[in-house]
Amino acid sequence: MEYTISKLAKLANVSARTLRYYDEINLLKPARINSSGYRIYGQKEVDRLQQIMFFRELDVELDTIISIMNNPEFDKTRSLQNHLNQLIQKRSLLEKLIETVEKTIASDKGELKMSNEQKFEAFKDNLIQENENKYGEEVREKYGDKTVEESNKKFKNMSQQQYNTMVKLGEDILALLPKAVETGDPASALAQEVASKHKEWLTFTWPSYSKEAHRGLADMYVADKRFKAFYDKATEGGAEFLREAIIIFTNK
Amino acid sequence: MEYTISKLAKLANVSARTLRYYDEINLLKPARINSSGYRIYGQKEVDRLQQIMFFRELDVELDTIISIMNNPEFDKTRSLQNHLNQLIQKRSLLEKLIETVEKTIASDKGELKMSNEQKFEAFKDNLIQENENKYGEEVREKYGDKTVEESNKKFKNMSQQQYNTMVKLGEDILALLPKAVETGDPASALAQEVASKHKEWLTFTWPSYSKEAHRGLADMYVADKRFKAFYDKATEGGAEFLREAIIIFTNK
DNA sequence: GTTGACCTTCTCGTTACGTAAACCTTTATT
DNA sequence: AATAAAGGTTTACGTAACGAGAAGGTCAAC
Repeated sequence: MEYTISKLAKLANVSARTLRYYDEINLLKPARINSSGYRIYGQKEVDRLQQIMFFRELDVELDTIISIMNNPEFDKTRSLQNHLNQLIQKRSLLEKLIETVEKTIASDKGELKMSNEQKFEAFKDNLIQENENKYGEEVREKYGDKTVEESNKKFKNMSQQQYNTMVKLGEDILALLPKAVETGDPASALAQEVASKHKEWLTFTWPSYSKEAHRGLADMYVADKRFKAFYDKATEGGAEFLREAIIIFTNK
Repeated sequence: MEYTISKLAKLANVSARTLRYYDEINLLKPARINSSGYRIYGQKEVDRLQQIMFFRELDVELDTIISIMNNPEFDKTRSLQNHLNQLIQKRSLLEKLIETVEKTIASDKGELKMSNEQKFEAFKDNLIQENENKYGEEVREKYGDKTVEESNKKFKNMSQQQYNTMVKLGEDILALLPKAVETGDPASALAQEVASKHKEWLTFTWPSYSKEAHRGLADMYVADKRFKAFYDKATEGGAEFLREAIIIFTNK
């Protein structure tokens, strides 16, 4: 089955302009161009577009989608599993929001009182969730931005001790990473220690640990330019190395 | 309780820049400016910000939020009820999406086959939903854009006859509106007939009718510039008049 | 053979902020 | 008391992901 631009646009309910734009930025190229210069899409492109829509649904930036999908190691099934997890989390956050609206209505009727913090709780959760959807933006911010850290800590209700442990773990990782890179081997003891600490650190920030999520994050380390820049600043090639180490770690 | 800009920003998990921007566009003004030119916010502003966040969560444009909230007839409780309905719909759409992802995984494993249409079904629903969230954009498009109409009809699985009835109703409304405006009275028989037809027409496009939703839409007719432009094109003051007529109609 | 629906490229506009510069004020620490 | 750090101000330019048009070529049908 072949599609002209507007046929495909209708099928997927996006605009033709969107498809032209995706062509322009090399996110989705037509299968071929016919003799009059028209874009012609085939089955492969239909499937790729669906994938793109899944990412878009999770508010992943187009730039990041390009990096992820053009990566030769991109694993469609793994990625879909990831999407599924995120959507399920999104649903539970939506439920929280619904609750907040219901409480707000009740509070307006004078049936109960809400603190100012409660009024925004659901939005905060959503924020973190969205950031995680952007493949780890939140995580990067935790490292890079003390202010964000502070506020996150507060509403995550961590004890000061837990929080200190988390911060220390983060620092350890940054300190060990250059040494591990020096070994040149992502399977080396040092590299695996970094990966292990990274897992520990993750459990502080994510509600539940899974190998899939950990690997998904590793992919993002390379895909997201800002995240990549952060780890590469610690040491050259840091992001790629960490990713490899994590993949080996999760396969043990 | 008084808040400086960053205190409020932390409370609501938005950036200080966002609050300055909201000030600039007159969406949320500080309670006062202190002697050094600092913005100081109070309880009223906290509550207003929460309201704004609810709208934002539903992807309502800031311009529209301004119109809605600055309207002296703005009814907070009614608005919250509206939000609640939309969020509940959103949740059910999310469930559809989850289903689609699950099916896609199964289809990749070769356990089942999906048609190209099925691959995008959940996104289409989402699109319509999002449009409804933008307070009726979809509805306006149904009137204005035959192409969109066609595709909507198809995936909504309307019979041709149902579809014809809907289109005719829409045309009737547009034809009757100028005459109703001429009466000058939104409570006149003609105006109420328009409102009644409008309700009928709504039931074709909305999953369930409620007075609240109908009134919410009426508000939007005045708030959203594009929607307003559409009805005003039929006759001057058309949007406002229709809104009044609907409010009277829903209070009968 | 012309009308209308589709296609093309090009360019400019939009929304809701992010980010940086240049500077002033408040708070904390030496 | 002096100074550094944290937080406040305005101004101004940048950005993502298209939407909306202009100006023109192509194709099916009547």
